[in-house]
Order: sequence, then structure tokens, then C-alpha cells
Amino acid sequence: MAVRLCDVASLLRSGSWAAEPWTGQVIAAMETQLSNGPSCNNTSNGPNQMNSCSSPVESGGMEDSKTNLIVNYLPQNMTQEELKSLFGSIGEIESCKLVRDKITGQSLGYGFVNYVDPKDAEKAINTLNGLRLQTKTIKVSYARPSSASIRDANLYVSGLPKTMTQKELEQLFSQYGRIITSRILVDQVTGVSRGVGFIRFDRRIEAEEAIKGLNGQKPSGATEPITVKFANNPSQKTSQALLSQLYQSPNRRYPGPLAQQAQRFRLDNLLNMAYGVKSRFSPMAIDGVTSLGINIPGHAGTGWCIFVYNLAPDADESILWQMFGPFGAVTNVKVIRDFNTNKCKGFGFVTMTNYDEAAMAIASLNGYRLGDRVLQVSFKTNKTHKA
DNA sequence: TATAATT
Repeated sequence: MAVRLCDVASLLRSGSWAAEPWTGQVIAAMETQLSNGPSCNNTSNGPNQMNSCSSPVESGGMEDSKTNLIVNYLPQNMTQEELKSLFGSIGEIESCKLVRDKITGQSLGYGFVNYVDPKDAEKAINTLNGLRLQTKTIKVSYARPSSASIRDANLYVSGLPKTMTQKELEQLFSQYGRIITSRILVDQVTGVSRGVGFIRFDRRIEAEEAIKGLNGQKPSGATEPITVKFANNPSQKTSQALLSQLYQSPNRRYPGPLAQQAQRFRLDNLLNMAYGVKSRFSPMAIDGVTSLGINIPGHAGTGWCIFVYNLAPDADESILWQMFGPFGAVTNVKVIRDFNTNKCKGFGFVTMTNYDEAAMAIASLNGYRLGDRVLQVSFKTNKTHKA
């Protein structure tokens, strides 16, 4: 079995740069995805429609939409435009919204995409659910009609036996209603349970019943009672917590200054050898233009444009998202197609925000074997056509 | 003892 996502995530966070260790991990994770197709490894990943009361009358007069999707577990730094770009690669979008904190403007890590055509919504679930973007695995499912009854249905559970598994936690709570997600928090180093977790129910009344039934109770075999209460709203953080979050994530995937210097040095050398350019950390390069006014390949003003060559005729945008997404912020992908046949002409482009992430993607994916083809991946050059 | 799931 391939590398677990959390392994890749911790490697990315720890900033173990020197190409070899984590490049291999990212590729391994990517290959799992490419071979199996995106599939979510969160619990309850099916469409979270209301199963028991889907008639218009019983659900309060609202038909369940077949075009409107909720997208969860988005990378913290992903913008609404990037969300639109990703989902727009499937089909025409009626509307798209990234949900942000009203006060701080920070992304809350989820959003909504409403398609024009229900078939595109279905296709988006099939092709984008489980897609890995940076350190996250996104979840794509139908959005239910918004209503008060489905809000505030998230529970915080503490005092759990350290041996209790996520499955056992779900078994304990499932008697009170339909569980949307469950999670047990684990020590980042040892992977052992911290004895606390979350349960999100389909409806608030189910969560209320679970509190009544389980708060202060001992699970069978446990020596201590568990505490079950409504979870705090994550957006209601103290200003201090927000500041520390701003400082620590998501743009800090690197360790301290010394290690940064070291990895910059290694990266500079790697890039110099491979491409003859400096990283964005170099004093020589500011925003893609050196102090000598020389343009660096691939820099397009809004990001770094990457040329991907030798794609198959049936290649589509999702393959580019799947390949490049794990390396960092991707703002746009495009497969170039023949006007008449609509088949891929063998190449495409990917735009990435950060130079180092783009360079690492190129270094890792150039020469990558996709099916029976060996890809050529490089920064886009400004080749003028020759006579 | 705290994750980003209803605009």
C-alpha cells in the first residue's frame, strides 16, 4: 500500500526539502491517486443527501439540488478564483463561493460550487472528490439546502480511551443519528490517540440526543467517563490564536532560519544545475526579474507557467490538477485541444503561484511516466516561431 | 481539551 497522506503532509510541514525524500513521497501519493482515481479517505464521504426525508414536503419545501456542491478540506491558502478554476475545468459554473471568516477574511476551508448542468456536478464528484491539493485531500459532495436544522451539529468528545478507534467511536455515536464525519486527534509524532475527537451529525437534534445519552457515560470497557459537548465554532478563535495561526500556517512549511538557509542553498544549487536560474529567495531574483532585468523562464506575472508535453489525446484538466496539486498552489491548468476533434494536442499548461513549488514539481515530474508516455515538464519559454 | 461542513 502506498504512502499515507499524513506522511506526505508531515514531510511537507517539516520542510524536508532536499528533493529526494519528499519528492518521492509526493509522487507516491500522486500515483496512488492517478491509479485509483480520486477517492476520499475521510469517513462518510458519500453524498450527504438527506436519505430519509427527501420529498419536497418533508424537507421543508426545498428540493435537494443536483447542481450545487459543497467542497470541504480545501487548502488554507486556496482562493475563490482557484476554486473556480479547478471546478470550472469540469463544466460551466453558475456560481462559486469560498466561505471566509466574516471578520478576518481567512478561508474557512470550504466552499460551494453550483453548476449549470447536473451532469457536471456529478462528474465533479466523480473526478475531484479525493483530489490531493498540497497537504489536503478535498471532499466534494452535494450540498443540502441550507437550513437551521443542519447547523451546529458538531460535537467535541474528550476523555476517550486511547485505544478507541475511529470506527468504534462511530459505532458508539451512530445510535443517535447519521454521522457526517468523525475524527480522533492523534499525536503528530507518535500517531497515538490523544483521547479527543469530533463527531458531526447530520442534524442538530441528533447531536443533542447524543449529548444527553453519552456525556458523562463510560463506553463499554472504559475506566473513565467521556465528555460530549457542542464543539466550539472554529472561526471564534481568540485574536492570539489567530495571530499564531497566521504565523505558523499555512505559509510556514519550513523550519527555523538556519534550516531555511540550508534548504535555500540546496534548492539554489539544484535549480542552477537543472535550469540555470535562482530561486525566489535569491537576492538576484525579485518577482521573476533579476536585477539585471533578465526574464526568468515561465514567469507570467500572475504565477509561474509550466509547459507539460506528451499528454495523451484523451488527457483532461483533472490529470494536471492531480499531478501538480500535491506540490503546492496551482492557480490554473489547461489542456490544449484540437478545435475540431476536441482531443488533446499532446500538451498543456499549469500555472503555479510559488517559484519553489513550481520548480520542485518540474524537477519531480519531468520524465514522469504517465501511462505509456514519458512527460516533458519545464517552465514555459517564450519561443518565437522559427522560419 | 479543539478540526476548518451549509453560503
